[in-house]
Order: sequence, then structure tokens, then C-alpha cells
Amino acid sequence: MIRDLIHKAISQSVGEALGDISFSVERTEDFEHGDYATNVALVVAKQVKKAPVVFAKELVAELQRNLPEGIEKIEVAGAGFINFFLSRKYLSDAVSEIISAKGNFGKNKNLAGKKVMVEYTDPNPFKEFHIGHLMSNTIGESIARLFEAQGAEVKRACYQGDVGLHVAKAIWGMQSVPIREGTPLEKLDLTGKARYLGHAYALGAAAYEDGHKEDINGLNKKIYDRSDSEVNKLYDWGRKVSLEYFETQYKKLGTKFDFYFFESEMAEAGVSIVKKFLEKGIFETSEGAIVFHGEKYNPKLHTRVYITSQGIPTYEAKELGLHLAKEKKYPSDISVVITANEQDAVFTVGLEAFKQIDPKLAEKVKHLSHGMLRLPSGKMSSRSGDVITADALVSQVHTLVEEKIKDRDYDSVLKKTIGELVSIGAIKYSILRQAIGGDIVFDFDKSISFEGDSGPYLQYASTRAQSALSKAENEGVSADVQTVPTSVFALERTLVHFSEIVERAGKEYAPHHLVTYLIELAGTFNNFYANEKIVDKSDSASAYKIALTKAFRMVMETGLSILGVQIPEKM
RNA sequence: GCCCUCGUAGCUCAAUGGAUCGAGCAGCGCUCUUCUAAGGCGUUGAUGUAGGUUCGAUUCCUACCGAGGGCACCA
Repeated sequence: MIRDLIHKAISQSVGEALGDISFSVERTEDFEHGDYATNVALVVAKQVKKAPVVFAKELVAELQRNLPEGIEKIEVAGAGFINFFLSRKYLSDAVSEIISAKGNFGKNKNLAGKKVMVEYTDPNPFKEFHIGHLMSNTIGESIARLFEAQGAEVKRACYQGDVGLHVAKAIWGMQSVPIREGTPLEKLDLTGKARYLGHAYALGAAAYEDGHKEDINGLNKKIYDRSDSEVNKLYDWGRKVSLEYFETQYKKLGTKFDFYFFESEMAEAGVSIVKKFLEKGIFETSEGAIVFHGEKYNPKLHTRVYITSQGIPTYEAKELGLHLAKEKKYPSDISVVITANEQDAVFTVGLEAFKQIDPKLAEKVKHLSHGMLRLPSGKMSSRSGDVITADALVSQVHTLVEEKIKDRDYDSVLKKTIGELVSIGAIKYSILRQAIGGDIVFDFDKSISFEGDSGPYLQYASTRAQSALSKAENEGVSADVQTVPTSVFALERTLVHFSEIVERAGKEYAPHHLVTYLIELAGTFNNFYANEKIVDKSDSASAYKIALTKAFRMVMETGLSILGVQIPEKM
């Protein structure tokens, strides 16, 4: 990358005065300041006992003799920044390179040969697949794709909680309300069955708080040791329904998991690890339970229960089993786990415990947490039954999209595809546009936008580019970079930064950097589209503009695919 | 009480310690004989408070104010 060449040229020119001082070469915020800028003079000034501007001027004189190819002009500006301007040729060559890379422009090999497992979505059988899962899935899928864009071999994993107190609550609900609103269960469709389970859970959750704690704890024990055939029957039915239903959701969202792990499979391993390390003093008994005293290792941590006084492993114990199961299934270099941030403390304590057990494996685990999708009224809680399912949200947005295209002269198949791709795109975008970790305040009326800073805006710009390209093809004008106009378009100056953005988003596990860039890029294209006639046989620059449009379209495809968003052929 | 996040425009969000803090929405004013107006152009408007470190602080440190999450047998 040219940025690295600039960096290298500066290092050579500054020479020993640089010492171990690090400086940056970044794209500028304003084209007035060129295409790249460095702060090297400001950072080194003190060291060499010169004013930054003075040092910058000397450095520029030195750099003039050793300018990387592709840099046309450099100048000192502001407090001592040095600005670099890309040459006309560099930009047109870049456009040509984007096209010949066939969709691979922007990807890199930084993680070639590395194996990565990403665990996300993690819905719990017997509970609703709600908008929180939608959030986890969207972020996780995008993180997985970012890893792929860096050349890593990625496996997607989903960890589903098919045992535990929440299941006991659901079963309690199933026992007390065996049919759904007067309809026998076997007459319900898959979605209906899934909703029934969600309601049964909500019922049991309320009952747990309202005097039935003992009953439900007893049920939990029965589920765990499978000692009651009636309970087993309800359990097996509910688990199967949930898993089948979840598959329809993954498909809709565009995720294909390589591995499924279940809490029920982790219980045994979890218990045996805890018992083994109980002897070694990592875990301790306390009030009949087996616990890990996190505060002994780090004052900011606290104590968590691993095996309850009833002998049942908690989530924490099963998590230990999961780490080992993952390693056995697919030994990886990086193991990413994505959860909601309300589990941050559980994870930090859990990771400390794991570090005491197996420091080498614990080292590879990277925990990323996302915020909550909230209602304006407050927390979205499945415990009170007050949930918005992913299905409900998707279909609501879908309806809005249908309304928008109802007068278009498209056939029904195309309309259906547009409805699906645009609604999913809009929702995913609204999740990925901000840094992961923060909450998203969710307002049905306002949250999903189709204008401006939105998924559809990106999709729309892409389809407009496509229609210009189709027109070019029909008129027999093809993309060409031989005849290049002397003036430079902002579009090409923006396009060349795509690789750097992908690299940064990948390194920082931050898809939103890519989102921000794509919005800027699409805006630049829309401006270009409004001001330039792209396909025009009488214009000698037309072939170049078509090439530029093609390059834009390809970058949008690559960028959006990393976000897990697809582009419809028309909108 | 302790721990972790987070306070940027009326609203929702950006900004590896760097140049004049960027977008979108909402508001106001323009813009469809053209490759799609889900578009384009212009315009109004912001770093919670008080200190500190630094050539330079939205960013780092301290205190305070405010919001959210977590703190023993739930996940």
C-alpha cells in the first residue's frame, strides 16, 4: 500500500533523529490537505530542538529526492503537517487495479494461515429469538467476514442453552398451559410453536418470582438428570421446535454455522474440570456450592458459583467445558466470543478462572460484547415477557419497503427480493453503523431509516451504478482507463482508501469504520452521478467514467458483503 | 457501597493525542425533458462540570454531576 511506502520514505529521510518515536501517515479529512498527511514533524520537533514547521520544511526538501512513485506533490501545512498528493496516474491505475482484482480489492492477507472461530447469536431453545439475537448475529457475521477479508480461515459457531433454569421455567409454563390460545400444538405452524414456547417461558419466569421457585428448581433437576419421562417428552419436543425455528432465522439473516454447541453437552466436562481443579485449589467449596474467588486474582473481580449446592453446573462451569470442546473440534489461533455486555463481568471472571486452568488456551479467547437493543420505555426483557421478536421487526420493516416500491414497474418476484434484501439491509445497517458495545435505542418509527445514513442508501447507490453500467453495455460503450480526463474526481480519491479501511476495521474488530467509509463513498458517488453524465458516446471521458463507476460498484459489493448486506438488482 | 461502560447539534451516531469536531434525521431554501429524487445542492446548530498532563485533549489522568449494566448458587 502506498501509505506504507510513504511511511517508509519518511523513516529513511528522518533517519536517526526518529529514534523509537512513532508517527502516523493517515488519509486526510479534506482533499485540500492532499490525500495523505503525516504528523512526523510535530512528533519529532522536540527531539531535534526545532520548530515543527522548520523541521517539516527541511524534511520535505529531503523527501523530494526520495518520493515514492505515485506521489505528485508534497507540502507543509498548518502547525507542521506534511501533506502528500497522489498523482493523476496513480489514481487511474488504482481504478484499473480495482477492476482487474475482480472483487478482491480491499482484502488482505494479514491473517493468512490463521484459524479463527467466531461464536455468536447464541439463542436459547425454549425462548424467543428476539432482537438481541438479531444484534448478536449481525455483529458476529460481520466480524467473521472481516476475518475472512484478512485471509483467515473462519468457522462460525453457535452455542445454544438447551439446559438450565430457563428451560425449567419454560417446561413449567408448558405444563400449566398445554395449548396455545385454544389451538392444539400440532395444528400450529413452526412460528406458532416457537411463539408458544416463548409464552410458556414468560409464564414460568413470572411463576418463578411468584411462589413457584421450589417447583421450578425441582423441575430443573429432573431435566438435568432426565429422570421423568413426561418432562422428557415436553423437553424433546420443545428443543426440536426451537432448533428448527432458529434455522429459519439464520437462513433469513444469511448465516451458516459450521458448529453447534449445546449447554447440555458441556455439563459433564464442566463438572469434571471444576472438580479436578477443586483439588488443586483453584475452586473452593462455600456454603455447599463450588465457587471461584475471582477477587483473589484481581481485586476488580468477584466470586461466582460454578456448581450449585444442588450439584448442578452453572453457565460458568459449562463455559469452561465449551472452551475445551471448541479447541477439540477446531484448534484455532483466535477464538472470538460475542455476547451482550451485561455478561461482561461473568466473562472477565470466567476468563480469569480459565487462565488459571489453561493459560495458553485462555490467551486465545477474545471476548467482544455488544450493547442492548432497547425500547424507548427501557430494557428489553424476555424475563417479563416484554420482547420484540426478530421476526416481528423484520416483517414490520418489510412492510414499509413494500409500500415504498408498490408503484414500481417490477414483477412480483423482484419485488419480493427487494423487500427481503432491503429490509434486512436496513436492520443490519442500523446495528453496524455505530461502534459495537453501545446500546441502540430502538424506536419502531424512527430507528430503521431508508434515507441518508442507512442501509438502503448504500444499496440504492449501488443499483444506480449498476443501471449506468447496464446502459453502457446496451450502448456498446465499455469501461476503459486509456483516455483519462485531466481533472480528478473526488470519487477516485475516496476509492483508493478502501483497503486501509478494511484493514483498520479488521484490526479493531470494528465494522462501523467500514460503514462510515461506505456511506462517505456512496455519497461521493451520488454527487458524481448527479453532476456527470456517465454514459455519453460524444464524451471522450465517458469510458473512464464508466470504469470509475464499475470500480465503485465493485468496492460497494465487497464492502457490503463484509457487512453481510446484499444488493438487489434494482430498487 | 464496590466494579465496568458511557455523556459530542433538538434527535440518532462518527472522529489510531492532531489541522476549521464529521454524517444523517428533524427545520429552512433550491433541484426530476438525463444513467432510478430511497437522489443532489445550500443553510441553521454540539464536545456534561471543574481541574491536570501535553506544542496540541472529544480522546489520557483526578474529582464531581448524570445515564445504563453487573456484584453467590439465572444465563
